[in-house]
Amino acid sequence: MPFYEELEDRGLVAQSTHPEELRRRLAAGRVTLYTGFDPTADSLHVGHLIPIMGLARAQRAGHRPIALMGGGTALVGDPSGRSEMRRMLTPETIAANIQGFRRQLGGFLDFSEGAALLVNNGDWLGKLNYLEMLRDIGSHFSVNRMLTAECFKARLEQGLSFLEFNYMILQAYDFLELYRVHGCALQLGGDDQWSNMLAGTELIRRVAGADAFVLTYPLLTTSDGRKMGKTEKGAVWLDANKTSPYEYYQYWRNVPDDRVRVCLASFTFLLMDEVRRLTAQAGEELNAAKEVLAYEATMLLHGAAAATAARTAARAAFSGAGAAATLPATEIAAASYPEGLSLIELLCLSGLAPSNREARRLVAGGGIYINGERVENGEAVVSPEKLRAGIELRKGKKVHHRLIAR
RNA sequence: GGGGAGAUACCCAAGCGGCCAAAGGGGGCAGACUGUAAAUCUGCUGUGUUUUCACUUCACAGGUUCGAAUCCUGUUCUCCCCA
Repeated sequence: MPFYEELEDRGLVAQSTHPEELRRRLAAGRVTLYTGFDPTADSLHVGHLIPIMGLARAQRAGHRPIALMGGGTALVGDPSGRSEMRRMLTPETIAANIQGFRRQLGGFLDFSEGAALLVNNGDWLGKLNYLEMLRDIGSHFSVNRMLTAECFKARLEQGLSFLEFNYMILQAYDFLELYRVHGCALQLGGDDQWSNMLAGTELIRRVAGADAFVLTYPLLTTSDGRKMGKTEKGAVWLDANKTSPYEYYQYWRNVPDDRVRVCLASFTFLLMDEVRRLTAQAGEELNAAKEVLAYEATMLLHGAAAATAARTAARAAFSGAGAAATLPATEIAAASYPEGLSLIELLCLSGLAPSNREARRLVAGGGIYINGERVENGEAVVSPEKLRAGIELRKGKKVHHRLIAR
């Protein structure tokens, strides 16, 4: 199925420019297309997954994807994190982040022999000369028109710095640069980027006299309208050291019923017929579909072995079959605790509670179990013998953790 | 450049000398109910192994006071109006 049709079938098209012509172009032959990523953290997270999968789908459909690293824009701060202070990252940090991104993207995209490209806008934005920029690019932008853009409307009431105002222009310039150097004709991105992306097509039309296209993905939200990809621990990372394969599996295993279909469509390569079949059932039957979602998503990121292990561990943990050796585990040195450890200490050591106080709160609330039995007294001491044998700690219904002394 | 308003915990937002670790809402966590779902109800939600006690916190640095999130001075930042 051609790329555009596939995205449509999966419900991944929020808006696009000249849909019919774009559809034709994408069906007619190889198109070079891109999505930008801001290297503001040392790992990508679940929120990046739709665009990443989008590039991967494009490549599978025979197109050439470009992953644009916003190394230049990250240097001056990220305006989208509006509530927090704009972080100004050091060049070293940004370079390291880009390396991390490249590694992670390599699992989804084939970068060999120019089948996909990874570029950094720092390479060209850093060389720009202000006066030339004003003359060649700035003259093509109407401030009046920019101000009518949806993305600035809210900011006009909250306050908008010149820097933030310029993001649209920088992003448009990126598109133009990619068009000139790589013949890139399509930008993909989240629907919140629509106006910024449109600015790029207009700039290309004015400067190069050519048509370029943009296509946006719908913003995925939870059923109550919040952004997906967050848990109590914050973002769900693609880096296995930040979010373990088991946690990653569980994240997908636990998506709300009404998101299962859209998640399968967005985050797996399963054919839509299969997705529709899996989600035809309602109620408890959907659990099977959630398992498929969790397995597929984990496999794509961490490989089949890790996905199988996560599934096995999860099934064991939730069937009450006792502590599976595959659960997330903490090892402690037996010699350091000759007296044993109190439950409170165990919770902190295992990371189930961030502080003693929080550990007490959980125990007081009846949410802590050792080997499946609720423990009411946080001061209860677990003997060194038991620790050596290994215990299964559980927080609430879903968070299982194994702790063993060596 | 001039004038005005403001900065409170994860977010929004009350408080304007003691009864403030700080109302309310959201979010989050836990309990009940369930299907590892949703909705609903309940509890908790700065830190501390002295837990009707102690310590740290209301932009930052000082000051007044027996006592400050609240008053004063300076600094930084944000917004609004005028130029």
